Amino acid sequence: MRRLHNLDLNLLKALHALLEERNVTRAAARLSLTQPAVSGMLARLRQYFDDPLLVRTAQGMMPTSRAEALAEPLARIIGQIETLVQPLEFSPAELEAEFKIGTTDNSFRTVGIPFAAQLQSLAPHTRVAFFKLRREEMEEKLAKGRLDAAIAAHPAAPDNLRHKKLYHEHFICALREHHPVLQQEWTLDTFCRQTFALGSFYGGSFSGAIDRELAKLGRSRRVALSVQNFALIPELLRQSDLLAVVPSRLVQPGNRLATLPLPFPSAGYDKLLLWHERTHFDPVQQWMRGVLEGAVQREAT
DNA sequence: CAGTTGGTGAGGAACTTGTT
DNA sequence: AACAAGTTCCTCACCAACTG
Repeated sequence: MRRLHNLDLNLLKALHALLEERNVTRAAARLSLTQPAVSGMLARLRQYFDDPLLVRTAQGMMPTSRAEALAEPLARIIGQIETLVQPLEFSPAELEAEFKIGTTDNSFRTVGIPFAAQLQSLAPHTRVAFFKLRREEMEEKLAKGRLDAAIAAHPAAPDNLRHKKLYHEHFICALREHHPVLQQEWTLDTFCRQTFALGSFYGGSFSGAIDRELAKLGRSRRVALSVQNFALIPELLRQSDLLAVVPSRLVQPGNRLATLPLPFPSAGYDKLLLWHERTHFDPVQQWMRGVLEGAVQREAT
């Protein structure tokens, strides 16, 4: 006689791990079980749901549409249960944790540095790692826990992630002190005659958001230099006659640069902190996000 | 061909259920 | 309470399919 197994929490945890890893061996390692054990659990899940759930293909274990539909709610539920089981109270001073933050642009200066400093003083036993992050990878890495949170400019943010605005940023034009153009009338024509440096996070690009906005006005500018490391731009400007359109926060009081407003309207952007549903209720993660947010606001004042 | 991956069957520990 | 039988799910050993 065919009998349905009891669907217990361990089976759901296994299904969650299987759906994320798409590989029985890796799911087993994650669950601290052996591969045959998880294989057996998958068999029971298949019997329970009366669906193959994951089918073996050349690309790995691919979920069926039934399994696909289960993935998202399951991730949310498992995340909530993990939170439920965790101790509610924790002491930051004793907290031993490692945080992984991804950024899709150069936010280390405005977010990373104040956050790291704040974290060290509040929770000296924690560590934080910053990662370069492509927009396409963001959701997957947050969902799988390869990252705890991400920092990105709106509208790069995927819809189905939780997010919070950290601050609004606008662009300014930066150049060295005593640059000859400072003697000229600052118009769009003057702007377009200059030679620029540009920060390109992924590298190799000579055209960015500013060039798209210029194109809308039927104008263009010459970008002669593209660098991946935004932090180098102030030094670069000091030692050349290049100009750069940069986020206003990149120019600090003390780094001997002149600034000019953009001679055309530019919307700027919101800088967002993003995280996945599965860490939304986690008290340690909530606390970490609060520290990050607070560090950024402290910096702004 | 070796390495990796998932599956199967045997055997056993832990637990539940039924009977006395 | 005590015991036996049944159930569940683990590990171990091994097999088959696939990949580079």
